[in-house]
Amino acid sequence: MSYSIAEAARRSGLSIDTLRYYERIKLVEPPARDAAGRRAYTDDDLGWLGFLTKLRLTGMPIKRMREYASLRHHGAASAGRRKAILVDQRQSVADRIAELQNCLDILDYKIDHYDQVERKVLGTGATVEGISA
Amino acid sequence: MSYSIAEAARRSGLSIDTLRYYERIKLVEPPARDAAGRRAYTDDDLGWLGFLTKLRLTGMPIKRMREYASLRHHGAASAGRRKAILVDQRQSVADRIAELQNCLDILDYKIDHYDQVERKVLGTGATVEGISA
DNA sequence: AGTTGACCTGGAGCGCACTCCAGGTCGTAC
DNA sequence: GTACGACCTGGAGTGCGCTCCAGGTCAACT
Repeated sequence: MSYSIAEAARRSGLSIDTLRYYERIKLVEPPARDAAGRRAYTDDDLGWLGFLTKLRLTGMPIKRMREYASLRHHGAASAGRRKAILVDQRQSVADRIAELQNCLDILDYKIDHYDQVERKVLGTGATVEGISA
Repeated sequence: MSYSIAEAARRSGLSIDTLRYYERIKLVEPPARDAAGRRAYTDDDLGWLGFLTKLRLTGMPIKRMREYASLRHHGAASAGRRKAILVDQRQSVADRIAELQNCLDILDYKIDHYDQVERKVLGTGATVEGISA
């Protein structure tokens, strides 16, 4: 199967402009073209785009995605480096999750105090902002 | 206690430039000044900065932080709205954690396959990129 | 008195990741 | 055959969140 850029955009969740942009900056290989010169994305192309969007969701900067992308063309010899990038990213995602979890706890704490204010349980002079701020 | 801008930067983890920037865009109240006109941050100021950095870590856009900040000056009447902002952000943080968790799983899966390649266990025609890409 | 270093201001500049635009080419539908 | 919509290109513009700069003031030290 091959897909027009509009279809590829729909399936990947990226915009048409972003697809062309990713091509320009060498995040993706230029896809095949049909007789009229229009891009024709393959399932493989879409698979790679899918993985790229996952990397992007992890917050990986485009620079590193480009590095990873370019390593793919260097065959098995680059597998070690590619793995290292993923392991590195794995760590940064884990760290970020921990950070967000901590923020979540703080938000819960604050929200809880707003709840108490609503129930007018707070008879002291303490203000909501005074708790953590 | 009061703190110079350098000390406030050190304690908040923000840069001096960022502290002045936050003041310009009304994320923080202009701090008191000493006799020479230099900023003198209070512990309260630092507390608020601390909470702001938490909100920032959650990915809250500055626009919404500004809204939250401005509501603080409207007293108890704005508590409902402020709580709503936090509840909203809580949800978005929870969503983001789930998203990252999913990415983590995908990274683990990929890394696992690189491990297998390293151990030369992969005797089939499958390539590492072929797994999700 | 002079030098140093921290601070001040208003405003310009930057890196990132897109996003939009003008002007042009196709292929299909009427 | 012409109107339309989807696509093409190179390049400019955008929004965000800072970050940097020039030019100046002030207090303290030598």
